[in-house]
Amino acid sequence: MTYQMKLEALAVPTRRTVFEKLRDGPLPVGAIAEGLPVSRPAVSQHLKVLKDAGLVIEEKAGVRRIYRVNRAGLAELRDYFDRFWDDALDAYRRSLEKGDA
Amino acid sequence: MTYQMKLEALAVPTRRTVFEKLRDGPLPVGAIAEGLPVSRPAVSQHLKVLKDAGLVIEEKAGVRRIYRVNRAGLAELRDYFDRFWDDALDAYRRSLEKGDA
DNA sequence: CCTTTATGTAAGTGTTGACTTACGAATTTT
DNA sequence: AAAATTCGTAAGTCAACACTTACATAAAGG
Repeated sequence: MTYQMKLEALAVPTRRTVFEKLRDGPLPVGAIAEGLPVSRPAVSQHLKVLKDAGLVIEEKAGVRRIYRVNRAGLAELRDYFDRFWDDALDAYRRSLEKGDA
Repeated sequence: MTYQMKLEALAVPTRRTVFEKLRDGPLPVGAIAEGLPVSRPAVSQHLKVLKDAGLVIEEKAGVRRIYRVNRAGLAELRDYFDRFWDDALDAYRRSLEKGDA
């Protein structure tokens, strides 16, 4: 559930594609696997990694399992890069002040 | 230079640590490698990946090579997650409207 | 019930890539 | 100019992990 796990989860091309398929709404596993160049079990394994990382939420619906984006998890990653960018900019500004003195 | 390359670059723990060491300002390779549990050549290889991904900038200074965060590259990743979050939220709102109708 | 549908899990495999040591190249220093 | 510093690159090794093909499970339907 750390941002490290989220980064590692999204680094794998197939797994990232799986995640991006959920951008516009929840989907069952079969629909996610459709059109992908890997087997359905592979998609299941990727979904498990995404779930453990806190990037998706699983919901049972009869014989189906519906997966959706976990916006709270996504926000954690977004905030990480926001803060990193701010910090890097601050450091740059400080270096300018010191350099001009 | 794509966001995919940037994600893959930051997914590796050691490489992410290398990158985060540059958050507060530029550093030469030796200073980056200091304290890390891997060899200096390993750090050089990680820096190459980060550079190819557009996340850091290399600058020659005599016998040293100074590495700094490429804020433009970082912004690309930040924007990716910003947009993804917005899209996911929009999709959720649309699903609510449709569900309530 | 038996079959079908939808999915997770086990086990095995092949490849990628993160690391090491050795070396080379370029600059600075004495 | 010889030695020392700083770093990138080559080559080889080894473990992690993204896949595959079974198989197990559970719900729905005829």
